[in-house]
Amino acid sequence: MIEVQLPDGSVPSYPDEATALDVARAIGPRLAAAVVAAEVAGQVVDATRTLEELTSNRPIELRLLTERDTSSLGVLRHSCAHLMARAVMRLFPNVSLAFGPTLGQGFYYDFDMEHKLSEEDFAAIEAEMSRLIELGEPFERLEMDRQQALAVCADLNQTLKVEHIETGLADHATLSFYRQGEFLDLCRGPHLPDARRVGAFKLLSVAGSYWKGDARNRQLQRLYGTAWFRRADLDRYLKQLEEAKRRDHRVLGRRLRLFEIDPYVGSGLCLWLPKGAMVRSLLEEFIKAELLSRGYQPVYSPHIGRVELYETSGHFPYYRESQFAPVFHHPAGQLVDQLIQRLEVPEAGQFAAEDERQLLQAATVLGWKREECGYSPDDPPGGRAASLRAWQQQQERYLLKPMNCPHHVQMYKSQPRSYRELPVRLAEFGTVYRHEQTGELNGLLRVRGLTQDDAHLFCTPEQVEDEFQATLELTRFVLESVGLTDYRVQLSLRDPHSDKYVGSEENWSRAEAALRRVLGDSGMEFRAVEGEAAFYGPKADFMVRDCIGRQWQLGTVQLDYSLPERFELEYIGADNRPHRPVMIHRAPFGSLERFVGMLIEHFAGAFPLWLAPEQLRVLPVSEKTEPYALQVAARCRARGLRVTTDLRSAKVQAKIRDAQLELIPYMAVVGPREAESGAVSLRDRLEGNLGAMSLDDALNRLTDEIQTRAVRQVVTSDFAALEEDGEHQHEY
RNA sequence: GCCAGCGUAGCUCAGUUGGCAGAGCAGCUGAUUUGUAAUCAGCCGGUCGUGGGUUCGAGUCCCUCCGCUGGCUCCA
Repeated sequence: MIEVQLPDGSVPSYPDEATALDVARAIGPRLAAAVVAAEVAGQVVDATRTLEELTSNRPIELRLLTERDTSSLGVLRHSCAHLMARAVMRLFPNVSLAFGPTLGQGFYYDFDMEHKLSEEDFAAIEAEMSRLIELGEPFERLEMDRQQALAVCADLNQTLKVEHIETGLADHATLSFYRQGEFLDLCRGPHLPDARRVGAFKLLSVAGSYWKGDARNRQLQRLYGTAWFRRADLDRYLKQLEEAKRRDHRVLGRRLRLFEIDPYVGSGLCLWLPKGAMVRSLLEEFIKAELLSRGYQPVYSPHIGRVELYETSGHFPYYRESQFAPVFHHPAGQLVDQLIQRLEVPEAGQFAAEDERQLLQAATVLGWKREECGYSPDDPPGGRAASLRAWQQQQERYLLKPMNCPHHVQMYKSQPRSYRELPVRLAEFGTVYRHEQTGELNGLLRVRGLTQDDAHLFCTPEQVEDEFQATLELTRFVLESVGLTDYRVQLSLRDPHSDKYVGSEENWSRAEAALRRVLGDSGMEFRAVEGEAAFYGPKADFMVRDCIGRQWQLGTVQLDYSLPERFELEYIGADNRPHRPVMIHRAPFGSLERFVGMLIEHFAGAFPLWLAPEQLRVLPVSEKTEPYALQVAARCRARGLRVTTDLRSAKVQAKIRDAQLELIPYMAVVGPREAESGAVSLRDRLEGNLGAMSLDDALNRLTDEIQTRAVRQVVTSDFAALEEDGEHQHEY
């Protein structure tokens, strides 16, 4: 007999081979029918496994998981992923299975197969899955040693699984499989007792993915789906997806005339139309006032800089792929640059001597002169590259700036610095350009020209923690001012197994410890993630939840001991000797493009009054009241309101409808009655008609709302509570 | 950059087996003078993303490029 400790404190005994399901049956048939999985000693496991094998703890701590436990959803979804894979294998030939983990709200499975999946296949796959659910076969767990496992996978022609066992699971002595009818899959589990427990599911989309997430590997097809215990939950989730779609900033941005991304101008290049520009400039003014009150000094720098600047900073070589190509003043500059790159990485382009000769000839036509350069065809490739590089460095080469920091660094260096003036805080809404991959561009959220709310703090090592702390506070204040109260921080640390980082081990450890300490003291929720740091230092990334529970990564604070080294920054300390300052890069809202894009979705286009591009629209009932409407508008404008008039010869109903659809916060309906008494009939977009009031009362109401930066229009979704972090649970 | 899907009027979308390119909204003009979510009529508006091919004939079928969407990869 084994003793089992239940959450209510009781410790009943069961036969040695008892499973969680047996325990449930002993308690009652209703519970047995409701059990989805079990938690044994803190681990979620199949309800059908023998408890005695699962832990050496005695008594065995057991919690029976039902639909009400959140971890049950993960089990359900993973089982549903198996059903989907099984259905796909029944419908299409030669399917190789890759991975099929769960996601925050659903699951996916990656397949390598000949048939190109499209949404047209969904109905058939879903129908097959429904049949499998109807069958209600159990998920049966099998364990075998490596040799058996490899033989089984090879036998099933599951080459990707074989590869995974050989590489990814090299240190596993035994492996588990789950069988359901003819379907057998290498899988860690756990799974539902049987397929009938899948209450509701839906396939959502199909997309490409790479085997093991590596772009050099073969491309797989990924099917996404979601699953729930109850139909009503699925419907609620689908409604949530609809809601997110309704808020799409690209759609709203067009409809509300906020911004335009015109392919003729260039993909990823945003045109801020007057209304969007108004929102942006209001935010900029607001942030700028905060910065000034916190000791920042505004600066401006140009949009391009010499390549040498970014060679020194390290950005140019490190991010060459994602920058716009350098601008060469010399006509042959581009050619010589190509030549250097091919000489330095000859295997990349199968570079033949004849190619080199022709390129040089072309460069000569364009004005390059061998005698200016010391180039000799008899030198080894490295030597030839070096002499060409020496020539190149005498030319003017510019880069569209990918970062603001080198400019700010040169500002710091433009005069000798004393410890007394530190910290120096240089702030700029700096526009930078990055050649993001085409597939990555997305409305305002991912663009090629973006304006960071950037600043660089130059401080003594002792000041780092205070400055970081102050940045956290600034971010907190501004986020809350726009109604974003749900946020946390991701502490991004280096990957200890990678060599892509610059700077000393000691500096990294110091920087990581400092960030961790301040975050710990701040009381803010934070999570440390390895491998997410910038190449020059650790960072704290701000993650914000919007009103429907979606998480957005906005700004960042980064510690940097590296650039001060590279640029040999100094300040004179109290000891009258030079010291090296520490730099903090910070853009707490990231880019204005992304921030405004997120705000559009958060507010569903209905900005709070203080940010609304058009705050009030005056609607005369007929042309007879036009003069009074203009008078009202003029007085509002004099009080600083952003106001327009709708003088069309339309019925007031039509004018109201249009203003409502344009999400104008307030309307002032004026007719002969109002004109006579100097009143307006105020209409609130949310509340409807507020009735007639004096113009002064209306103005006071609006200016109060503006001054308090009231946020009235955010809908809070009851769904947000259900949302989990989309963290991958990688089942094998 | 990769995989898949898509590209028809300013916007949202119809367009049959290849056979005269359409609707609603917006815009313009006129009528109407309106009281809290759409007044009526007329008009304008298209190299069917681009270039090529198949065909007597291509919005429709094939190829190329460009762009967009969903993912993947990347993200200073």
